[in-house]
Amino acid sequence: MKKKISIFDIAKKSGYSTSSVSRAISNPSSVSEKTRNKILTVIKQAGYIHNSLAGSLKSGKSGFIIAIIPTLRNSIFTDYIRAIKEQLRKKGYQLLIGVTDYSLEREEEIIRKFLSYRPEGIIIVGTQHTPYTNSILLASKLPIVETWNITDKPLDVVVGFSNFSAGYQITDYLIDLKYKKIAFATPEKNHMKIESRSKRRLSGYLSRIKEANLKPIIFYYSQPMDHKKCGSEILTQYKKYKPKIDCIICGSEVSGTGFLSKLLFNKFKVPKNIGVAGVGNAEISSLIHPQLTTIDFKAYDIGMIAAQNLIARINKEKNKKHIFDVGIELIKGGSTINQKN
Amino acid sequence: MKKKISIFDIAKKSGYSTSSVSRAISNPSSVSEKTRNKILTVIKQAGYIHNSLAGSLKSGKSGFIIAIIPTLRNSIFTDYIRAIKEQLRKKGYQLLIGVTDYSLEREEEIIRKFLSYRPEGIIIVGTQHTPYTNSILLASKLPIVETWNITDKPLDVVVGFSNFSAGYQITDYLIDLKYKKIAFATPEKNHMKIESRSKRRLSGYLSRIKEANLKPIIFYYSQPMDHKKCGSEILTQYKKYKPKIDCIICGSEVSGTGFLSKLLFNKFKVPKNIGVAGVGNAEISSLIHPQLTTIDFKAYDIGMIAAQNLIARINKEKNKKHIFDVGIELIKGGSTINQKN
DNA sequence: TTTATTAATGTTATCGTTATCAGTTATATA
DNA sequence: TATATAACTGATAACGATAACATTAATAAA
Repeated sequence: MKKKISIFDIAKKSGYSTSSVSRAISNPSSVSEKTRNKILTVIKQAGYIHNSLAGSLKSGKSGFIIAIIPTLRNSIFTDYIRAIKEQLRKKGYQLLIGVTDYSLEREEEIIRKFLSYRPEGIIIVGTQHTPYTNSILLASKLPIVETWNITDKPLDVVVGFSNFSAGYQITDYLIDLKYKKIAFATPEKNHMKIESRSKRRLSGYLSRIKEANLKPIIFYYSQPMDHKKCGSEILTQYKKYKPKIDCIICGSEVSGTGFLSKLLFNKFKVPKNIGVAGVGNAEISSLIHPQLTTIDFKAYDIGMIAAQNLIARINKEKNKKHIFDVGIELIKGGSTINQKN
Repeated sequence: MKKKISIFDIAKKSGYSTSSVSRAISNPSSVSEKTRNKILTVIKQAGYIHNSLAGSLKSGKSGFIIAIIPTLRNSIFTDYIRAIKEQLRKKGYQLLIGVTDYSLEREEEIIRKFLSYRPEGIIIVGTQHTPYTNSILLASKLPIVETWNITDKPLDVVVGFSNFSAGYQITDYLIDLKYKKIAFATPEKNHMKIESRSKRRLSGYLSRIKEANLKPIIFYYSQPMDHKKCGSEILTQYKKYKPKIDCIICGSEVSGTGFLSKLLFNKFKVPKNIGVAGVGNAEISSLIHPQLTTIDFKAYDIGMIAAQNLIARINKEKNKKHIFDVGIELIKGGSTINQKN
């Protein structure tokens, strides 16, 4: 069994002290060129690999950032993670990703575990946490960026958009298109984190519907993660409902594409017989023909801004702004009529 | 500034030694129930959070596993990661994810960096690496599982499927359906890692075409990551090609769904005017109407088996099997005719 | 030339755990 | 009861780096 090579061995072989070796690795400009070259050569030929665990322990800087997301099964979150990763990479941070499956208890468990890696910052989807999660987050004194939906009182910083506006705007657009019987499909109550965001979207819908003196119609689905199941559940309710519905807004990107797909496979004419809209945009929404009318959340932007902000806070750059609204964008697809008659 | 709480403080407050505290945390059954309860209570009320960096340094077990994937922009790899994460979570390992963007140089860089976290194992997509990557992987003496495409001589273990078979089988199916002019779309040469896998798929196609005495027709695309660009590029070549082509096999899931989508948006009748097939299956392939005829790679299974195997090797369970072929599955979609006339 | 200043290096203690070994107490066996 | 064995617990020395301070060499200023 070959003994592991440490900074000490490199020091001996190169004729320098461990300090110089350490410096040559983590702050190359602080040693002379000659020294640096010599040390780096020895390192290479010895096959030495730096031990970040030891380094982080002593320096108190782990270089870890933790990101908590609800699921990997949605491109919206992988876009978001991709943006975060790109920003962190530039600055040499390493991302630890936790997946909660939309469970606040799981979130708590993950955060507790991840805190043991002494991260330097936290980016988390959602603004709703268990009391214990809130307390350990606060106690950790770490820079925290909450994301996705804007709240008035973030733990520290929040980057996101208004789910209420999303619901409101899509409804507004459909009313503008002269749809009269507009239903809204939303997840059942037992999906906590989803619920909080969905509830706001629903409120936006209800608010606009009320302003227009239309009748609110609400459908529910129980499998918010599964395109096809969502689609089937909504289809069933749509077929049962009398008088006939004009247009259905699906409360998420998954349900929107799932329902649209389901309709097409069942030979419904979209948008001729029925209009479909979503709230949330994934790549898939624009590949299905007709393209889904929906609201784009700019997942990538949220991730990017969140990461940039987190890094700024780690570097103690004071920024009084705590709420970043990246806005939303209406995507006018072919899944709804496009002439205003 | 409040000083950080260490195991030492817990020892003092609870009246036990640091050893007992450490044991109560990482091997609870090794202390008496009374001791354990007392210590755990003190830990909780003091808000102490274990420092894994220090623990890992001393114990030599970091609990980290590294996974290297080409991209996050493809649900096939996020399914794979999800499977890995689920397995690792059960055993208390933590995943570090590296994204190469299909660059072997980037892969090398990531591995070097990640090795500094002293991972206990490595799961990597692909069997083709730079010489330096190969050498550090081997020198690390870590359990390594390569995945995705089967090779005869893995570094250690490989879990995947035969890309040749994938190309062969899809071609075989189309020939069976009586298609006569079957083209194959493949990425341009400048995509190294993709190329190696795509090349094998192409070989499978060529092999079966030759057996059937048909004429091979090859199309190229330059943006293998982008559904729409792939789709456009293939469409252009298809429209130009004379005599008219029967059916096009797109060499990846991205190009397959991208091209199918492009055709639909351009009012082509699929499969009436033109058949489309893919190699690789993502959720999206089954949401587009008609559904894409393609080959499913069982990404989730690959991840699961790879992780299980890695864990077994970390635990020194000897297993003589080094090559795991999870197979592939033909998905008969509506994007190709389905009567054999 | 002498002194002041800066750059480059070295020495040492320490980060917060856990492994190892030693000691103690409890339990089982003869 | 005496002894062997098992179950706990404790003291101490690492793990492998870096921060802080001390020292020396190189350069600039007087």
